[in-house]
Formats: sequence, C-alpha cells, structure tokens
Amino acid sequence: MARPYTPGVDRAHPAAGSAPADPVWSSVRDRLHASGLRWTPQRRTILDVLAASDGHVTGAELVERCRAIDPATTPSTVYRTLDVLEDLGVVRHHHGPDGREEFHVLPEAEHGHLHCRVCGRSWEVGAAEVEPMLDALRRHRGFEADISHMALVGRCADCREIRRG
Amino acid sequence: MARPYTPGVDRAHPAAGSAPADPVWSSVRDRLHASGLRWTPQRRTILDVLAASDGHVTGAELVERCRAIDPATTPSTVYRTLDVLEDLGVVRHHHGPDGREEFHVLPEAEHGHLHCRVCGRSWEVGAAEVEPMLDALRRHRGFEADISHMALVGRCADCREIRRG
DNA sequence: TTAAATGCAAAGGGTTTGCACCGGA
DNA sequence: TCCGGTGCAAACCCTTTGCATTTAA
Repeated sequence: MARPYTPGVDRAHPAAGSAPADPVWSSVRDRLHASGLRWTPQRRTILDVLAASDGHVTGAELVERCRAIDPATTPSTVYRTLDVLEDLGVVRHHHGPDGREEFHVLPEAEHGHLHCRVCGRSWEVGAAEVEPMLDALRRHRGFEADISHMALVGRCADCREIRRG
Repeated sequence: MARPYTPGVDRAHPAAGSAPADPVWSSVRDRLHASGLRWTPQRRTILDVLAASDGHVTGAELVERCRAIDPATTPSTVYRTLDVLEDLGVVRHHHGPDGREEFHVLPEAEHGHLHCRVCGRSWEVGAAEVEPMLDALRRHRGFEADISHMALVGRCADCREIRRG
C-alpha cells in the first residue's frame, strides 16, 4: 500500500504562461510590507524555491530544497512562512494522495490536480475543465468549491492502457 | 490556520438507504475467509464502529471509538485491519481538509465529499452529480478519477450566505 | 498444527510550538 | 527602537514497524 510518490506536475498544456521577467517575489515583498510584515532573506529563499518548483512541493521538500540554497534553513521558519504566504493569498495548499500538504504559488489561472494512483504522476486541470461540475454544485447545493484545493486520485490514461493490454 | 474539524456527514438526501437488517460484517467475514484471512473479535469491533460512524471516521477516531467498546484496542491492529479491509474493497479512505485519513465503508453508491472550510461540516456528493466532469476527464485525458477518494473543499451555502449578509 | 493476527513498545515522518535572540523598518 | 522573524530543540500527532505471543481455522 505504501505507494512511492513524489509531487511534480506534467503541465497539461506546456507553454501556458512562461516565467515572468521580473522576480516572482517583488510583489510579495510589497504585500508583506503593506500588512506590516517583513521581507527577509529566508522568505526570499522560500519564494525562490516555490517558484522554481513549478509551484508544487510538499512542506518537507520545500525545507530540503531551501537547505540546498541556505543550509541554515529550519522547518519552523518554512512552515511559518507558508502560513503567512497563504494568509496573504500568495500560495495555496492541497493534500496529496498520501495526505501530505502540497504547496503551490497561486497561478495565473486556478487549477486543480489529478494524481495517478498507479504511476504517481500528476497533472493540472484547468478551471474550465471542471467548471461544469462546480457550477452544478453551486446551483444544486450552493457549495462553492475551491479548485486550488482539489486533488483527484485515479488512474491515468497510460496506466489504464497497461492494465487493459 | 488550525481549523477545528471533525468528520461526520450530513447526508445529502436523508433516508437514502437506511440500515440493512443483517449485520454489516457477515459478508465481510465471508470475504475474509475466502481470502484465507481470519475473522477476529477485533475486526468485528472495528467494523461495528465503522458502520456506526455513518461511515466516516479518521483512523485516530476509530481507535478511540473502538477503545470505548474494547479498551484493549491498539492502534496497530486498527490500522492493519483498515489496510486489509481496503484491500478487500470493504472500506475506502480519502484525506480530509486537514490531511488526515478518513475512512468509510464502501457505500451502496460511490460518493465523494464536500468539506466546508468555514463551518467544518461535510456532505456527500453522489456519482451522478460529478459524472459530467468525470466523463470530461475521461474523454479529454483518459483519466479515470476515483470518486470515493474525492474531497472538495470550499464554502457551503450557509457560510456563503453569512459572509454576504 | 500453523500461518494469520494481536499487543506492545518503540520508531518514524511531517508539522507545530515555546522561548530567547536577532534584525528589518 | 520595537515588534516581527528566526533558530533551536523539543513536543505532537497520526501512523507504521519489529518481534514475541496468541489464536482462528
């Protein structure tokens, strides 16, 4: 049952946005300041890593990758910063198939996730693709689902193919 | 950020099925035997609790509730049994909004879950309600999503109303 | 009889917390 | 200067594992 799993995403539609020229964090710094909070080297490291991770990392991984840049990084700082960033609306998290928190910087477009139970790969799903369902939930129940937190587990095309073959 | 949360479900359509007359576990016992596995008092307790929990409990809660019946219950037995039951297809788990495993006995009809981020309540969503989306995912990507593992987080009708008011 | 299941106790992994010190603004 | 952040270390919680013992079949 212990299924090997590492986050990371095969972007559904490759060149969706491409990296912005200006540093990801410049606006974040401003937002922090606007809230009376501070811009620190540690926070910069964390944001750099988040941005470089194609936006998908578990908390533990984030700690590890930050350590690669700054060996002095500590978990508490990372997790506390993630809390702050989430409050600011800069990042979001959902729970991977193994239940661990998985973070991503808020993308241009909101998206959910598909996780293949068999091969462990994952994909993004655009809002458009799930909008009909979200709409139905909204209409029938008044429930406003949060796409960014959505993670569907199942079997991907390849793995379904293999079992079939 | 630490959000108070206790699983438990407001069934969407109240009297959907009503409890079966025969003990939930009689067929399970047979299935265990059929696989060369054993029917034990502990397993019976666990199944009774699962069935009495409206089918939704975290692992930790299950342990606790089993202890109420049999104080000698140990976590290892509970978790190991859950693994077995999941392999047998008797129970399923998904991850609640806080990432903990949440188990339910496989219902007559597969269903997913809605969790309100604000009030913490949750609801079941029938397959029908999400079928259009699943269908779209299947067609566009070949991805077969597992409804039983689906848990959408968002804001329920009541809580949206409050914020609005 | 004998493999499966249990109980115990300890480890494990990710995440959180308390507290003294540090350092952006 | 001063409050927000950091680092450390320990605590926490849920879950898993190893191993000797029990027990269903």
